[in-house]
This record gives sequence, C-alpha cells and structure tokens, in this order.
Amino acid sequence: MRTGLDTNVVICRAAQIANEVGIENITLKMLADDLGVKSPSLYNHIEGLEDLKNQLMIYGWKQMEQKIMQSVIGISGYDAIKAGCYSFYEYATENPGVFNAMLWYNKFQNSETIEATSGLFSILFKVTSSLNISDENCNHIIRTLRGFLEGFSLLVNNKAFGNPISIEESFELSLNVLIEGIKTLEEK
Amino acid sequence: MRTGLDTNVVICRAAQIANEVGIENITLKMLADDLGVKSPSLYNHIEGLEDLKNQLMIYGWKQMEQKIMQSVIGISGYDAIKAGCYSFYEYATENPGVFNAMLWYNKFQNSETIEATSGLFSILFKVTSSLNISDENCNHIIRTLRGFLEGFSLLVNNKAFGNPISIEESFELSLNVLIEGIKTLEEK
DNA sequence: GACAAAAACTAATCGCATTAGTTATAATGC
DNA sequence: GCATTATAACTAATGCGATTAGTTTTTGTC
Repeated sequence: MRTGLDTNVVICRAAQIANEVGIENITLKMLADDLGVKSPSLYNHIEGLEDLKNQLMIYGWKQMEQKIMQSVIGISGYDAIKAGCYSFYEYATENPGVFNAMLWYNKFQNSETIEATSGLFSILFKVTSSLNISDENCNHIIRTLRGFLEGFSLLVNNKAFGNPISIEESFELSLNVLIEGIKTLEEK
Repeated sequence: MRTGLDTNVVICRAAQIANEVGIENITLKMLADDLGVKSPSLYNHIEGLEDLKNQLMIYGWKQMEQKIMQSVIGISGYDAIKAGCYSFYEYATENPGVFNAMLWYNKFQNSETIEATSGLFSILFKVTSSLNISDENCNHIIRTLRGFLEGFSLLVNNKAFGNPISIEESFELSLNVLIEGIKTLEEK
C-alpha cells in the first residue's frame, strides 16, 4: 500500500506529536503508527530518530522566524522588540515539544543550523540597530534577550513557576525591566 | 564481590559522567561499567534511569543552592544579586550535564522537587526584599532572573553563541541591564 | 507494455532497560 | 563462634524500540 508520505508530512506530524507527548518521549514507532505505516518505512523520508529531532529543530526555528518577522512589520524601536519577544514567547509556549527540540539541538554546529537561525538574528539586529546603541552592545543585548526568552519559556513549559502570581504579568514586567535596562545603554 | 556502593556514590559518579557525555547520553550500562558492576546491580540503589535523572536534578539544585548561599554571605542589595547570579552561571556552565537534568526535570511536581529549590528561592527572596520593591514585584523579578540565568547558561552550554564577541562580557552587560531595569521598579 | 525509481513491507539484529530468581557477603543476635 | 537475616551483587531472561538488509509493490516514464 502506498500512503503518499513525504518528508514534510512526516516532520509536520512529528511536530504535533512532539507537542503532545514531549520531544523526549517521541518514538519512531509512535510516529509510524500514527501515519499508518511501519517504522522502517520512515527511513525513506528521514534518516533516523536523531535526524528527525534535528529537522524538528530547524522546522521550529523557521516557523518562529516567520511569526516574529510578521509581528514586527511596521513597528520599530522598543515596540518592535516587545512585539518580537511576545511572538517568541507565544510560539514557544504553544509548541512546547518543538520548542524543546529547538533548545536541545540549539548548537552552533552545521551550516543548516546556522541558516535556520540566521534570519532571526538579522531581524533582531535590524531592530536593535535602530536604537542609539553601539553594534557591539547590540550583540550583547541580543544575547540577553535570547537568554531570557529561552529560559523563561522553558520554565513556563515545565510549569516550574509554583506560586500563584500571574505568569503573563511576570513576562510583561520582565520585558519592561529589560527595556528600561537597555535604555541605559543608549548613547546621547 | 561486594563493591560497597551506596546511593550517594552512584549519584555522584553519575553526575560526573553526565557532565562528560551529556545527560541525554547517559545509560545505566555506562554507569554500571564505570562503577565496576553489572547494570542490574544498580537497582539496589536507584529505581531506574528516570529515577537517576530525577535524583541528579535534586543533587544539582542542592549543590547550586550551597554555592549561591555562600557567595551571598556578607553582601546585600544589587551586589548580592550579582554575586548570586555569577554563582548560578558558574555552576551551570561547569556542570553542564547536571544542569541539563536540572532544567529538564524542573517541573513543579512533587514535594521533593519543591524542597530542592525552595532553599534557593528563600535566598533570592531575602536578597530582593532588601530593595525598595513591592513583594509582588520581587516575585516577578525572581522569575525574570531565573529565566535569564537558565536560558543564558543553556545557550552557553550548547555553544549556541556563534559570533566571536566575548560571552563573559555579554553576561556582565546582561546583569547590568537587568539591574538597571530593576532599579526603575524601586519605590521612592 | 517494459523499465527504473521510490516507497512500502517483512524479517532479522542489536543494545539497553528492566525483571525474576539465585548466590554470596556482611551484619546482627545469641 | 555460630545461626539467622538482610543486603548487594550476580546470571538469565524478557521486551521494546532503533536500525539494517533484503524483498515486493506501486508509480511514473519512455
């Protein structure tokens, strides 16, 4: 029987499953069953489990890039930073499994990985460059934001925030704190 | 032959191995071989692989708590925040495998997990409470800092920072940005 | 309609986690 | 010192999922 799979379908379905069960629990058997196929058949489309996770990572970064890019259109300065950060956070928390893959395999390793995130960086750099801040400090700030966004999103996904105060408020306040801090780097 | 293992020895050795090969690559066989024992024997000391990783998480949080606590003795205010953050960062980057376990299993789930991190929070809360900031905002700020520290450390461990500017400088600047931002929350 | 390529399949291998049941060693009570 | 008991190791066996090899079936092309 010919099911008509291709790599794209496999990755997309895997993304959904990863979001449901967590990237660490996904198996090829599970994915194959879901697609109505035996697990060895998947090897026609992917190279194995590791490859699948890698592709999920790239898939995620590309999707996130799209989302952030769109959210930033037509705005600039700190508003743009805020909008971009919100998009990041939303994507990360709406797609926890894929986001974990993005974090886990977030190594600066091969050209494909670099390509997957380079678009995102160029957006960030364009946005921060419009402020009165030196290029070098822009690079530092991008790292600050990446760190915060990845860490905060991971904590939310892990339900690591125990006490009952609002997570949304924490995120909003965090962004304000960061932005106020960044303002002190502006050169007059 | 009686090797004289106990749970503590097993966890400590596992921590070292995790730091060397990564938490996702550790196997009971590897650990057993290293300890000069067959893998079923480990079940006398731990309940299985999942249990091991959980215990590594708790082990890590306790160690980090010690380190942070000591680094904060005798200082207060923003200096204490900075010192604590540096301790976090150092522990996380010097113990990448254990730190990954800490992140992975960082769910707010059972009493043991809560206990493992509660000491850390009470330190953080004491430090932030000495500032002129409302309790609610202190809680938000702690989340901000947690997010940043976990995310930044993870990025460093994953070697995710491609461009050649100094990571140490980025960390230092990030802390300054955060602190300047936090200052704007002070009530006069 | 014949042929080549692609995509599915079945069967088999391998490694590791885990369980069951056994043996040996240490610790305890007498 | 000796019997008893608990503990920690062992061997043997099971099971599951990833992966590989080799086969069959389908699809598209000439």
